[in-house]
Amino acid sequence: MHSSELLKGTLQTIVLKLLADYGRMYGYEITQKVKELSEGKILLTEGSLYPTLHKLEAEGLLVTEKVHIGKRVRKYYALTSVGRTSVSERVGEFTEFIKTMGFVLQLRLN
Amino acid sequence: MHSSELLKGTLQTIVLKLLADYGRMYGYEITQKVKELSEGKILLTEGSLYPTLHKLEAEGLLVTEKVHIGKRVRKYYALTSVGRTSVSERVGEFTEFIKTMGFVLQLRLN
DNA sequence: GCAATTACATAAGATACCTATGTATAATTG
DNA sequence: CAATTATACATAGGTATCTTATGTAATTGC
Repeated sequence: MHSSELLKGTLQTIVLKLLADYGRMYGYEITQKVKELSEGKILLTEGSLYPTLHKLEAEGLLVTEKVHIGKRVRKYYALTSVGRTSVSERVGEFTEFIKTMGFVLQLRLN
Repeated sequence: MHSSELLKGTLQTIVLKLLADYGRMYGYEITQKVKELSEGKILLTEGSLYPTLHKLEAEGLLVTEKVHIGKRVRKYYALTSVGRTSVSERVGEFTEFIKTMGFVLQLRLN
């Protein structure tokens, strides 16, 4: 399990990139996909994920679609065109950041 | 200039690693070294650096030594043995984190 | 039928930054 | 030589983002 402090500022990027890679997803599905891809090292909590989804939607990066599964309502999220544009920005920003950190910490990244 | 949000959780690691690599340093010197190594992309603010140094000292990872330069007092920080141990832990943790993020974001890190 | 899982949501608290402010000496430049 | 910039420390207050805790409810597996 990673120190959650490091995760700060990366959650939005993770969500946006997953939606770019896998198309529309719902909240719980995102937590499971992140857990799978990170081999259990990143466990998103509902208390951080749902507010983040709501925020990205309010900012116009995501749109929702409610789907009825039996008696339950599932909320799917998908990228808007604005959202699609910002994915590469965010991912690029993060890539630059770890490159810079590589210099500062003198890491051999391979 | 990097989004400061990404920096969160890395400041202690940066400070500890610099002290491991360059021996004793004082606060202002650390800001300049980080600026240099990051090619101006990471600019530490005093409001974050000094409290961080004080905290690491309080936790026993750093020790201080006051040096008089003319009429000014310069405060040098150096790693304790506990501090030295935690450097590799922190750096290892960060390295693991970016590896994991590489999987999640499907980055080609090279 | 009971527990675990799926699935959403939000309020309250912790943490780690940044901005702003304050003090003061030293160096540079016009 | 006066004014600006750089050096050098420090802290209070504000903000953002996360975690923990709590709540509700349907579905699945044993």
